[in-house]
Amino acid sequence: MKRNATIVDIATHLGITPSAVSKAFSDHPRISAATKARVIKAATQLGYVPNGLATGLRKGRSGLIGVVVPGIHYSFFSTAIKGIEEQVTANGYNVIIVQSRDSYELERNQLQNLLRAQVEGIIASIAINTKNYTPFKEVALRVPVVLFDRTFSRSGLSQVTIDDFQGAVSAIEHLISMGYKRIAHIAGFSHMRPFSKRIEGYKYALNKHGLRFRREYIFECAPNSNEGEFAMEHLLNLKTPPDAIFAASDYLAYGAIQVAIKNGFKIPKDLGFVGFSNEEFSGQITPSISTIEQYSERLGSIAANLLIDQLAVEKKGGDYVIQKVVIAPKLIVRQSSLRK
Amino acid sequence: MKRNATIVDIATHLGITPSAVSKAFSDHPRISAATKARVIKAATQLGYVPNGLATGLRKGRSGLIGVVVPGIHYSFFSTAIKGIEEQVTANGYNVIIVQSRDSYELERNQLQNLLRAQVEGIIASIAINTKNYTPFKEVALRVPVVLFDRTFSRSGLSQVTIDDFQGAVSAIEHLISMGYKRIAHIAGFSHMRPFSKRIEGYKYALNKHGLRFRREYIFECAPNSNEGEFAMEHLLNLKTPPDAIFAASDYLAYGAIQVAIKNGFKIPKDLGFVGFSNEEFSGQITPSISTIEQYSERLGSIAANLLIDQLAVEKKGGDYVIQKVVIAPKLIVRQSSLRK
DNA sequence: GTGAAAGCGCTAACAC
DNA sequence: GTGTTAGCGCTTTCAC
Repeated sequence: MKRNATIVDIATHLGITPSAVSKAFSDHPRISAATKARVIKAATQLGYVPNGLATGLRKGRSGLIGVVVPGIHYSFFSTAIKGIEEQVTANGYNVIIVQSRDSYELERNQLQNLLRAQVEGIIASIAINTKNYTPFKEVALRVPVVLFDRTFSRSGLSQVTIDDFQGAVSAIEHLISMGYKRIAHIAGFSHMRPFSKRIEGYKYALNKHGLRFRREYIFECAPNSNEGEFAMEHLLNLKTPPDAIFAASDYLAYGAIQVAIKNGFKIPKDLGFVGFSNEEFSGQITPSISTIEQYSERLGSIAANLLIDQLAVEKKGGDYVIQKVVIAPKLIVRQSSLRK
Repeated sequence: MKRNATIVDIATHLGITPSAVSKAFSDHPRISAATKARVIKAATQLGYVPNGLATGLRKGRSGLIGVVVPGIHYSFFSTAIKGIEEQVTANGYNVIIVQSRDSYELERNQLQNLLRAQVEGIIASIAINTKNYTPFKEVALRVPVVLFDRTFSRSGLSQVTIDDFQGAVSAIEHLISMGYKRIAHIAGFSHMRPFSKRIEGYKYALNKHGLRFRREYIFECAPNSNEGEFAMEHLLNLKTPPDAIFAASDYLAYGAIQVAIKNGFKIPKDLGFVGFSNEEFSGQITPSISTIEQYSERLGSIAANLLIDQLAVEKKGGDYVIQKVVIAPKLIVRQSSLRK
């Protein structure tokens, strides 16, 4: 590999000093246009690429934003990252992405990695078993931190979430409007914020519309389709089985629907279903699944904006101001719940 | 934000010199165990995090690997990135990810960004309209480059691809074994390597089994479901319509299937379908789509390994050795083609 | 077993 | 309009 040309190479090549070259690049007002032109020319000739490490070290800023997600392959996160990346690169930063693989320990390590890389800020969605937010608080003493989607209830950190409570309420009210009366909830892990909020919304909506809340109508599990099948079998075996299901994810809904069909139920006639997240497949399968759109890309770009604003504020010596943004989800009605 | 503690802070705190501290951290043999212990202790007390920019600048290595993909939200790429990330972090690197958004210009810019960040190597899948590989060749003069999936035919760069040719052959032979005789191909863009190889495989397999190749049975288009619908309408309007379709993506297959159903065809009885990529939805919809598994995560980790090996070789002063890895895809038979 | 000193590539006062 | 100089935080050779 050939050694990279430096500012010194350009300077000697041109018979001027490194500092003049540096100033030329940053379009310093007191460098003559002629010199600037010569510098640019020499730079392309020599294949000069500025050394970001040196610039970063000298300026005290790396131009890097760190992103921590449980797994990049989940469509929700990869879409959010798309939003983050686009916003962040538009502002002259690069994004360095790490996965926690839903492990608390790995998450801590990865945060350290990011700090070592001198990221100027961190956008994160926490691991599934992370209950302790001290590592994040400690990191936040050094660089601004914005959490998204999977956040802590009261960590005192900036965050952007979708209104999971409201999403649940719309789902339930939709089911009620379709005439369903015994609505069960296949929930995710109740200790995780998005899921706990959906549970709250479920209870609230039942209560608001005078429907009885039955403890046995809530089934907590991991949000995948296998667990959805399992949950549905359980619910169908109850003395009074439900006539509609609000599932905390489309995967759960999908699994549940398969079991319902296998047991001879007609959808949406006998049993109605609403999922959550609007996964790509939800609109394509039969029956298509009613769901709640989460606007994940938007979520990512908002989180990025929050961070970038924060960075700009601090550069001007301003204070860290915690912001909590909540975005409204949208009900999408499809075959699985549309009965008339 | 509090100023980060440096090695100098630790040194003065302990009444020793920065160089001793540095050596203590790198477990230098001539530093006493006692001093090492004191340094570690002071470091945690002061909340010391090494400055990666400084280390990188001094050592001439950033510990960063750059990844360029058309879009991180495509499940194929996000899964590949998962493979890359895990392999790369296991070897002490961080990955910095950029998107080309399938634009040749943005791709060039992003490559420059990565070089500026002093990445030690680059793993990339090229943009859809990138036909000129000079930017990649130039980059490869500075840091090792490994291409995956979307590569150039003869760029002289290391690459890892799946055997698209073989994938196509298995698809066609499977359709033939199911008794289909007039097999059409809804192809992707023929200028892109994966798609061109699938076209070649299609032709080869027809020929091998004595089936006539008809020019009008190949329909080139963008690999999404809308275009799949369009292609299918076109094919059904031919004088001799096909009785089976090999689609270059599951999205194409999905669109085509919808049109076939709308036109009253029974699947797989009247028309058989095989897609490509094994997207998540392909196994979940009805009819489920036969397809070719691409092992995208494995693809990513192999690409990462190639790069890491290369890096290790060069560190020892070895030569850049181009490697081309091809991994074998796997036919997955589902309802859309399984007729008896 | 520890210290002194130089330097990675760049920037930014300040000088002239 | 350009040069001089110091230094960002760290590593590493060479002293002692």
